[in-house]
Amino acid sequence: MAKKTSTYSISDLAQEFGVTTRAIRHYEELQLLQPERQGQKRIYSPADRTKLKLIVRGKRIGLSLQESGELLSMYEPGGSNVAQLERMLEYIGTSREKLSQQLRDISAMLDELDKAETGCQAELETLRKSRALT
Amino acid sequence: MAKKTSTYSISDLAQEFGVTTRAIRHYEELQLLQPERQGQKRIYSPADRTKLKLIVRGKRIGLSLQESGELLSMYEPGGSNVAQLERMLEYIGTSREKLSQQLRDISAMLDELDKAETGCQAELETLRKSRALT
DNA sequence: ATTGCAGCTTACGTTAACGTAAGTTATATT
DNA sequence: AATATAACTTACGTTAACGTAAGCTGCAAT
Repeated sequence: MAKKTSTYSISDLAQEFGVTTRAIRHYEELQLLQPERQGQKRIYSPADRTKLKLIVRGKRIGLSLQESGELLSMYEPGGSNVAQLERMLEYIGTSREKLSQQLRDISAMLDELDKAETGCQAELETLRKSRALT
Repeated sequence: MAKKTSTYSISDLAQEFGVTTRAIRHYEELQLLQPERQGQKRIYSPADRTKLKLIVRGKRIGLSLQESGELLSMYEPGGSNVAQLERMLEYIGTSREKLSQQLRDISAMLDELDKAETGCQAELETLRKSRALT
């Protein structure tokens, strides 16, 4: 059976994820991606694509590239010795706490937005009423 | 009745929110805070404190100081004309969408952390079993 | 009187995350 | 063959968000 190993060019991915090719190369400089090469050209695998997806997602929630890199490293087999795995579990725990805190922060923000919106609408109402009296 | 208008020094707030005084002064340079002065010294009101709280919360979820500043401006009366209020409502809507996207992103991340953790623990198990056989 | 903080100002330094420009190469198209 | 297009490398530039250093100020305790 022929393998359906689809690949992507750098601009394919750039377009799909709304980033520049320069940014993608930058992620490679920081070791977050290691695409194959065909001559000079970079060839991205589906796995590379997934990594990039995680990177841009990380960016949206305010992770630094370094943090994203650490998270990415968890998807690679890596040194599977007990110590490594335990450090990994600890890192997972820490990450989860950070994310949970972010969830709380965002919920709080959304609540405040609701309040602000309500107040805003009320003000608009009174403004319109007073205008109707003119 | 005497007013219970408590105030804070810059280092009070720095300590409470785990930031440096330099950072707080920086926020002031960017117009995010406008504390009173007693001579040279900055005196922060409870309202200032709240703003700072929102700023650090914003930082935790990856907002830029500029974005936080825009959000903060919604808590000030400002020019309460119809156009202003409508722009505000639009901004609130946009912010809400961004935050909702972040909620989805974080949930996705948490899911992946769960999977990673499970895989990690499974690996640890097999490692320990094989070790037990040695 | 001096020493010691806490706070202030001014100003240059630093890090992260790319942007941008200039010149090169490979492939495809007219 | 000439040209366009996409990708590449190298390298310097830029912005945000402070860090850090140096020197001044007011007040409180020794």
